[in-house]
Amino acid sequence: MKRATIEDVAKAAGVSRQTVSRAINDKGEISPETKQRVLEVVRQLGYRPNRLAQGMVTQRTKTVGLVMPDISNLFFPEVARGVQDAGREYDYNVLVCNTDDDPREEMNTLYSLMGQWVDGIVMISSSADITELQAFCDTFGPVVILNRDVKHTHVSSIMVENVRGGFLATEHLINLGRNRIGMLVSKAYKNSRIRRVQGYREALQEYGIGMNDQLIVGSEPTLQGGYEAMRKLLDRDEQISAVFAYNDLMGLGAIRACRDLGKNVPADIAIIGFDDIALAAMTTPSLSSIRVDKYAIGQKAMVRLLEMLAHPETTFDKIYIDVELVSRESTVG
Amino acid sequence: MKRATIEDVAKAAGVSRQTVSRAINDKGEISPETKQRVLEVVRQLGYRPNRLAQGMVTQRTKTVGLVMPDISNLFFPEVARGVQDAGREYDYNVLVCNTDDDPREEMNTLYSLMGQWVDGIVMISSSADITELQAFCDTFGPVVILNRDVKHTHVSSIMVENVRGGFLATEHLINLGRNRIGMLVSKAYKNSRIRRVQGYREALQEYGIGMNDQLIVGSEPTLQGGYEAMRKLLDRDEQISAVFAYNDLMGLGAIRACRDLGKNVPADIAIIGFDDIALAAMTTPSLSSIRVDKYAIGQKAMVRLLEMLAHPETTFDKIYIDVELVSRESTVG
DNA sequence: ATTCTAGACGTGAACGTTCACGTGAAGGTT
DNA sequence: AACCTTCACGTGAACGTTCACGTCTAGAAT
Repeated sequence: MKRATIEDVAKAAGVSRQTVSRAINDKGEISPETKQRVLEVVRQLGYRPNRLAQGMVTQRTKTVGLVMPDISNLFFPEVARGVQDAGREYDYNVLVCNTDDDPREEMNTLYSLMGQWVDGIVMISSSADITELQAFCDTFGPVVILNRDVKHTHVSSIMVENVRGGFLATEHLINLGRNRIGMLVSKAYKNSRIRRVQGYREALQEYGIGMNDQLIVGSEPTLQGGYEAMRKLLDRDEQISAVFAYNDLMGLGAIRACRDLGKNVPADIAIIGFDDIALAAMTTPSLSSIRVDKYAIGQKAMVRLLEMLAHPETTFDKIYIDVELVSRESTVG
Repeated sequence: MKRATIEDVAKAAGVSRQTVSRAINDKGEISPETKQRVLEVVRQLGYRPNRLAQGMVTQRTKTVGLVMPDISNLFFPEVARGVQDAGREYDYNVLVCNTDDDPREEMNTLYSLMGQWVDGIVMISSSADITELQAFCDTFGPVVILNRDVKHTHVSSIMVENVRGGFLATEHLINLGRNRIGMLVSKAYKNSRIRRVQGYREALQEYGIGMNDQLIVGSEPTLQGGYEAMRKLLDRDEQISAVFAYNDLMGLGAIRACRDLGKNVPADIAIIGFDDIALAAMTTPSLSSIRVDKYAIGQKAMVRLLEMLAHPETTFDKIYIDVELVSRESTVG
């Protein structure tokens, strides 16, 4: 029942701890025969090094934290998978934490992870205060953060090309001949919201379509929120002919609202979302969207984190995640 | 930059380590004034106990492992969230691992987690060999496992009522007046598959409908797999009037196949899935299904794990997760 | 005056590793 | 023969906690 320690192995093999350590870690001088013998004993006793003890002395736990709003939200599981897969190659484990987009919870989680002695943290979509984040990083090691620009020696950023995505989405609607284009956004402040709206604005401007802030309506970034926002938008302007939704859930909610109000999608109103979650391709009508490679976000974030771990003194450039227009039935029926 | 240790706090407060420990853990004799003073120093230095060191001596890490096929699969994120939420109440962290349903990978992960000194493990949908599992449990602490019946002192089971679910689904189809009912199943051996098929059989028998193994066709438990299985089924029997799919993805794939083959759902063929993933409600036609409370699975599993941790000698009963019929457009259009 | 008790606090060991040394033997060089 | 080098391996300390004791003081009881 009790686990074998390195000492047990040493005794059984008639050598010292250090020799066992050399055998399993493949470093230091050791004769092939002893190594063989030790490894055999290791196998027999089913010995596995205790990571806690290793961590104590090396100050490395081979564990990283992943902080995200909600793993059960459609966007994040793929990101998580990317992080985990990249970590596994280097024998890293991932501690997954949900914060429900609550700034207080985010900071708590960060400090809790620090107490866990994780080697680094991947942080997704932070609503936490930037100053608090900076303060945290002062006492903690490498952090990779999504869509935020934290000026700090050991913070690295992954940026989704939200502006470009917003531009592409809006341009797509314009190219369909629509010129009364509304936007549904998340109520909560988010960097990604700001950027997507910016892309929307730039596209309207570039194509000489007048802006009207009345056509931007905020709500929860959910199915329900999209539904309500769409109704509100139609209240404000019955003649709307296209809608760009902050994310796919809002887009789908908007489609539903249109259906309930007797508007045909895309004939009367074209709708495009953002993120291209799996759902988008499977509904009727399927939802046009801006594809974001969620797996790549996680994977690249983790790779970057490992790089930072390996080269503590280096500063790294931002990583940009490309986006791509995916047109489906909700715009080109 | 360097983290404060208990020793640092002790020095700064002019007391011993032990007294600091008493102050933060609220146990042992300590005068209110000293406690106050120590806690103040703790706050000033931003001291947080090192969990590794704690783990070394207490043999508890307040970390559990969650082993599942794929976090980016639609079923599992909610389970994970349940586990995490239940754990957080007791300050437990969760290490999430994916195995892609590969038995070798599952065993590797288990042993790796053991090396991490997790206090316990929640394991979902194991395809691992039962004997190997038993062997693992011989040297490891508490494990909670989904849908498997491992006879072992420190293994506890959570069982989804798959038989009942299979029965309900099939009965529902029968009640619609259909009597040529096929089933699409996952090719891979799974306990849940066996049980759902059993429920299907029991329902047919109870309602006096003859069985025909030709009407059970296997494929991958995915959208694509469901699509292919449905075509195969129609090849075998053109007159099929209802289909029970092993899970929702297969069900949705089947709907798509019907559409491509000019069959109307549900007029020509009624289709029901299993699991009731979020997707099921959002497609057109929406998919009838057997609802499984995925969050509850995770939450109850974790609670049970904590109970096992608290009472190592006790043996616990199985926990059953109820299922419920949800009828939507794919059966009652 | 002596002993006892309880409260408040300190000390050494232990948890299982790894790191920086230390040691001893074999063989080569001068 | 005396010395050096290399190889193979061992030893003590350290990582930061907690646990089981030990110690000291003040006051009460005898």
